[in-house]
Amino acid sequence: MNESRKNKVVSMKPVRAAKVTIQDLSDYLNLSKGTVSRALNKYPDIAASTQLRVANAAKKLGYRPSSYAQAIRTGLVKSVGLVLNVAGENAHRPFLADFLNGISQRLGEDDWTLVVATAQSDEHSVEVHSRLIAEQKVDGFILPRTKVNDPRVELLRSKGMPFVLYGRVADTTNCAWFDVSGEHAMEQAVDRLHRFGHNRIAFVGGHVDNNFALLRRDGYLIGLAKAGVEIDDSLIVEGAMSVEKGFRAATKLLSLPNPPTAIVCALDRAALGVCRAAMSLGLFVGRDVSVIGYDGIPEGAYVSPPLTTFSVDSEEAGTRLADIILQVVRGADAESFRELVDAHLIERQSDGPMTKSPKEISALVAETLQLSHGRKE
Amino acid sequence: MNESRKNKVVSMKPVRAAKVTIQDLSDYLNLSKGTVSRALNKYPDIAASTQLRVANAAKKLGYRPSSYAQAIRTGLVKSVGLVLNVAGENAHRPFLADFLNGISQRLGEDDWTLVVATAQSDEHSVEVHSRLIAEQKVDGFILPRTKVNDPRVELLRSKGMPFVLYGRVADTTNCAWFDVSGEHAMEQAVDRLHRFGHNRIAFVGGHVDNNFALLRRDGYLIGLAKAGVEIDDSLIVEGAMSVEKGFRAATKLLSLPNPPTAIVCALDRAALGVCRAAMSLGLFVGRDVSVIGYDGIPEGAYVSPPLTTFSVDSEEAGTRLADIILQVVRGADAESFRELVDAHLIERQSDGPMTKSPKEISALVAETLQLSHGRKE
DNA sequence: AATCTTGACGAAACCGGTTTCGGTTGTCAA
DNA sequence: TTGACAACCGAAACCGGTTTCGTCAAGATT
Repeated sequence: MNESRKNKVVSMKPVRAAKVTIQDLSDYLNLSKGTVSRALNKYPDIAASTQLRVANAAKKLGYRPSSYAQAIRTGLVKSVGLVLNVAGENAHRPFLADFLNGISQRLGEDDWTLVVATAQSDEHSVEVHSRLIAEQKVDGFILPRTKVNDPRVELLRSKGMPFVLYGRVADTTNCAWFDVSGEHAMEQAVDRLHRFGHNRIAFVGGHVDNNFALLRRDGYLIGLAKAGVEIDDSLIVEGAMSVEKGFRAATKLLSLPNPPTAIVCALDRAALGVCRAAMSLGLFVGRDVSVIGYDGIPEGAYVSPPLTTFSVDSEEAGTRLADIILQVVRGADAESFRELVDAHLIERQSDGPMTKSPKEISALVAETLQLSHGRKE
Repeated sequence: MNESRKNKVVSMKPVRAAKVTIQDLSDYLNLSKGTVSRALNKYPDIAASTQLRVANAAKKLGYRPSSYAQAIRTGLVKSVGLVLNVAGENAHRPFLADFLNGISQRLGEDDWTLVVATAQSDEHSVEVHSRLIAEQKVDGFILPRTKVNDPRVELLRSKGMPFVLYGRVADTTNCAWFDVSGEHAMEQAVDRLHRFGHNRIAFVGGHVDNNFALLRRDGYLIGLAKAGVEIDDSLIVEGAMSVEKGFRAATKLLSLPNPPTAIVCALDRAALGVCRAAMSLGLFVGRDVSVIGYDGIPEGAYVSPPLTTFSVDSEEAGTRLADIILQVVRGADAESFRELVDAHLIERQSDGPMTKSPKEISALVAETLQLSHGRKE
């Protein structure tokens, strides 16, 4: 009778190695499949001896429960989703592998998996999340790069789907999150520059619909306050998420009648542009003018001078986020997960003691502009 | 009677929005669920009018079949796996986001998803693949970064699991693959340098257990042959997959009694090291000595001089690979998929006409070494 | 000795789909 | 009229697990 199961349908498709099912296992053990299932799941009403026997047989036959066969009853596919918005300027690309590694490692420990999808815009991102939910491909989400008011959060809240934020949002009710304290890094940057003697410290920030941009600006402001330097709005530029935007921001800042002697950037990409702009204006970065970035992108080590920046441990972030979402999916209170860690400073050569006053910088810039202007005509 | 289904178990967990099942749909339509299923799957024995009615109702109620409920019967989870080996020196990191985007986009068109996992070594990679197969999380795999003799291929062959290679292997029986012709790029590089007047052209390659390293070396050799330049084994260094190894390789090459005037690198990372080595030996890259890389990593645009290199379209690669694996999983003959595309040259400033003979280079290097040697002691 | 527990397991329903099989119609030719 | 044959749909089995419920024997209680 058991032999009948062996006569499976022989398809034309490539021959997959026959899976060993729970039925095979229960046949082998002369137990009902219900009993085998309960034994495997450590139900208390199974004799210890039986449980052991089942466990051994399972190992011997190489039995692994089919995750989706389980899912149909338990409602858990044992996988979490991660949707990457690849639109436009995003700075997290260099760290993606580390980030994925952190997540995958942690999930793997519990035999969970990671489903990755990409989106081309915020709206598309919501669509993709919806699709994964509708097809029940995942049990929860990790949301990277949070916006201040994040449409993904609304969606997942309304669907009752567990999630954890990599970053923070305006309204964190019922949210679990993990973040790196960009604000603290910016504050440190200002402090460092101030102790280098700088008093006119500019800030080149990101788009303020990104939550991190808001926080990093706050950090800059707090840094100024603690240093006793008064805020000068003309020294604050926002929305610089690319090399080019950084270039333009710095060009504007350094052409000011009373230019900054140091520039703190919310993103390394912008910092790269800032450095270029300074150079093109005849200023030597690290001596004439100081620049500090944030992110720790690899290019930073190769530009000259190498960029002083704050580096983020993306792998750890992944690990922690995976850990948190696993707990939330399993019913833990989301609000009990709020973790903030620090980025760490990489001291390179794009900053240093103030050597030139704003006035001197202004003169240098004017001279350079004069020169290139003259050349053009 | 239908009302009984509404009284679902109310769990303590966060309330997920109630899924609309095929049962709900068939109740609504007064059809059996079998009929609804066949209508949705376009069976020929369903009246056209009924099919339309079902389709409309499905859209109206927002019905989406649960992918794993389908999988249990069809054997297809509609997802493909990608395991990234993050061990040590791997050059594909900067392109990961593009690559993933290409895959995800194409899979999404067919409502498939991508499962990503990471591995810390080749052995671990095999384990991870095994796990995904055992738990039946995927229907096929994309294998990036193929080795000449790839243990993953053996595994998947033995399990009868469909896969497609990003790259090639020694034995491609029953393999579908897509690759970028590194060999052709290397050949072009040699040709370009030869037309710049270079005759002593060195090669800094990768580990030859990577298939691409083998091929790129072949391309280099073919390029030499076509240019009528005879091969000099002392100008070939292998196993340079990192900046540091590139540095060491170039240091050795340029210290030769009869050094090269141009260096072709199989990887941009190595090329970066090569450039540094040349600089540190007192040679101006792009003028005294020419360097060409391969990969198109972003850092290449920032070093000075900017690196001439061959760039690979990772997003397209992802798209094509996804397309292929979908077809193979659906039963197409794997061997019918063999696609080779070209990398495209990005001309920057690390190469150019030969200006110094090997002898002159040797003299310059000797001078520089003398200097620094003298300084040290 | 009769009853009550309790431990340990089997039987069967169930999850949400897919697929097979058979039955009911209507049509058309014989 | 009858029989053959499509066309169309319902009923039920099935996929591989999980979970509920009932049963039965052994030991404990009275």
